Amino acid sequence: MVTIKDVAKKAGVSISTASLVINNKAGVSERLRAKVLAAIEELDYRPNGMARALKSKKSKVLGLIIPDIVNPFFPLVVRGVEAAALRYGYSLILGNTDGKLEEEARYLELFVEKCVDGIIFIPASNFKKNIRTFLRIESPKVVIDRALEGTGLPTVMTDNITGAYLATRHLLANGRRRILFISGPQDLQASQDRYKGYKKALGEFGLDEELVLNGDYTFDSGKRVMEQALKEKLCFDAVFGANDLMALGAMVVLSENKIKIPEDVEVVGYDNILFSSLSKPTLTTVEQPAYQMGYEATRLILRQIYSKKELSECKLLEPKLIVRESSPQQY
Amino acid sequence: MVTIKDVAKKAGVSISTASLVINNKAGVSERLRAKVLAAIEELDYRPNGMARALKSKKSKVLGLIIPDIVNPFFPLVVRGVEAAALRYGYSLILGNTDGKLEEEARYLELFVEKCVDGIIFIPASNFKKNIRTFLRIESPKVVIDRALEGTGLPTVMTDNITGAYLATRHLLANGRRRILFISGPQDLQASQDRYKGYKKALGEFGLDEELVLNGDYTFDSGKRVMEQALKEKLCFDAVFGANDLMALGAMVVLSENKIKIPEDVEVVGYDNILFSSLSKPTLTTVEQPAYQMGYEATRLILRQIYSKKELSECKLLEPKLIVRESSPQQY
DNA sequence: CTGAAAGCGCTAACAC
DNA sequence: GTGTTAGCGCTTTCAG
Repeated sequence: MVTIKDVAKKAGVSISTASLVINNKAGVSERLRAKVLAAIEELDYRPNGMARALKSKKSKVLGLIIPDIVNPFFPLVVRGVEAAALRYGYSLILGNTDGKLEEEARYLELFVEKCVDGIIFIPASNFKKNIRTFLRIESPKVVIDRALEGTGLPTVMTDNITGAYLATRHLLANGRRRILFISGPQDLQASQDRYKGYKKALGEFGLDEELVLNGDYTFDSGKRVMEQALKEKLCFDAVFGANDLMALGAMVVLSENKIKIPEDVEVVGYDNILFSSLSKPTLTTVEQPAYQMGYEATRLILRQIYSKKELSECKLLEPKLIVRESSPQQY
Repeated sequence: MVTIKDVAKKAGVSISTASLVINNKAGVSERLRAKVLAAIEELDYRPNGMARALKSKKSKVLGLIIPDIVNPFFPLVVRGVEAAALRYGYSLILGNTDGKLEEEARYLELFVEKCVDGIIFIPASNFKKNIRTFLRIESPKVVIDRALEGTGLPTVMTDNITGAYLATRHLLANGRRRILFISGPQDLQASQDRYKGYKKALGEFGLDEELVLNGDYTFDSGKRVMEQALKEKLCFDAVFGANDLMALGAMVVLSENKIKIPEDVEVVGYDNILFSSLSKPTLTTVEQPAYQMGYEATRLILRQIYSKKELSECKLLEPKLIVRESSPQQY
């Protein structure tokens, strides 16, 4: 391994002069600078990030925890985070938890050991213990997508109540009255908010009978829930899935059972993943700007790192209804 | 920040005793061990990974470069890599390049600075400069999915020739004779192999006229290529996309133009991403065990780390044809 | 401008 | 068994 010492020796200067050149700082004569640069080139020197981090107490690494990398919504978020991070010279340790709380806890610990300069957290649930662990960590923090009530943590999210309201109102305006809501994990604020939006729209149409089944945001849970609904002979003329994956899962089961979409049952999802525009019929959905959410979250982290202040900003992005074949507009 | 020094002081022992306890090593009396453990608990001490890495020259971090996190094939690979990594106490720095060579180069450099203990690389192309940079890096290396001819690098991949051969033969056995092949980036070994498999099958059926258009593995390129094919009034009765995303893109355009699948044109993809089983019609495809590939690659890396030897093993996994509605079996 | 030297938190000889 | 100490590679005072 080539160290700064080797560079200094080769260039015939002291270590500190070499350091100044390496870090592009002023106070070195052109002559020596050139010599050092030449030595670096010749030896193919790369500064040792570990040593730098140890000394400067800045690792230039960010930690990102996501619940499910297989859900196409999250890769987009990751891409946004990464783009912003790389741009500002940070790299990313990825922690995919597959929704498991132990893994989540483990990554949180790991991030502390790895001395990440900031953590972007998309919790898999509202599990108090992990949230508490997270709060205790001193590095800058941002939460994406899931409001952690009352923590004052900087957050980037869309207005889930409005999004779900838009979706439900659309179905109601289409004349549907028995709307089955497939919820996400119940303890997530985002899930609760989408439920609230659903209820709010029902309320406006004078409906108070709700129709709710619980999923967990996976494709399989969407299928499972729909199979259950059919077996129980639930009566419904529309389905609103709390995310596209579940809505897509429900659609598959519906089709298998020769139930026509949208004639017999209209379907709406949430997220606008690529495949919601590819299914047959294409899926009406509520768009969330995933890439942008990741990007903004990272900027929020970076701002905290640079300002050395904890922010408690909440960046609320607007969801947008995208009407497609699974529930064509009738009004 | 709590350091080992604080722990030692609190426990009333020396630093080295504390270190022994922290690292779970023998040679400490039960009495002192308990004291140290108590101190750790009380102070909520976490070892500083930077310092450890600097001293031990092991960062316990792996670097992973993927070309496109939005292609659902890669999240599965990532998940496999991550599962294996976490299991053995490693974390993962993710580098998504969006197919850009500069980003690829940047991540390679970054990994060296970050002192990753190993690199798993899925190159976006056969770009020599980056490959050379990669080869120069001293850490253990593994390549996934893309054979780098003649480098002797340990590799995990499926047999792309066979996979493509299987797909093409299936279409031929179904009676199709004018099969349009939508290739991946031409300079990728994997792409070339899939092309070879396509040619091989054609050859066996005494066909030598090929029908090839170039895509870049993205959904949009699949659409673009198919639009072009239709505009040029190309005559074909089947499409074989070098990955599912492009095949799906082609299907969308086909449908838009009222061309019936599979009646008018049969379609086959490659990868078996989740959504190939959700499209209408569902997409025949060649399965690649993405998760397993990631997992195996990580194990290969880990073995190199532990054995301190460079391996040059090539783990070849078998692809499998999955026949679905877009080209139902007729033979 | 340039160089000597202290020390970041930790591990691992090496003494006792 | 336990403690002392020398670095790992780097940045950063502080003298000169």
